Amino acid sequence: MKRETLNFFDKVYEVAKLIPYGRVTSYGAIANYLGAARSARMVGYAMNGAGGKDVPAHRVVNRKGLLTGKHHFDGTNLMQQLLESEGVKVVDHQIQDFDKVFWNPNEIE
DNA sequence: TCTTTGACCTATC
DNA sequence: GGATAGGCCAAAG
Repeated sequence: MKRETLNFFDKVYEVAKLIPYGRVTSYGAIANYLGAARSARMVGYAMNGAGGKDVPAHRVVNRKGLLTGKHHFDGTNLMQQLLESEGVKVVDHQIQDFDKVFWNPNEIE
């Protein structure tokens, strides 16, 4: 640990924290922003350590808008309720109007 | 140091 | 158009 590798995780955490309220993003988008478009899996993997951090992992979903990582949260519909609480419509662990609530990290400038 | 796994994505059948 | 298989990169064991 304690290497530049943490930079990757840290970047993921930063981007995840930069996600505005009522807005969601995808692992691939973050990976692409980090320059590791093919490492989208690592983005989600990084979220493994985001559990104890203030990283809103519930705002990060896969490209289909499906809450695949909800299984890693509380183990129930906690992730879904969090999104709904932010105004994001979620049905059956799937985000509705994903194209509207989708937030691209590249738009931050 | 090598191997396995992993909250994915893309291409192909 | 839907389902299956493979690949990519990085971290943990």
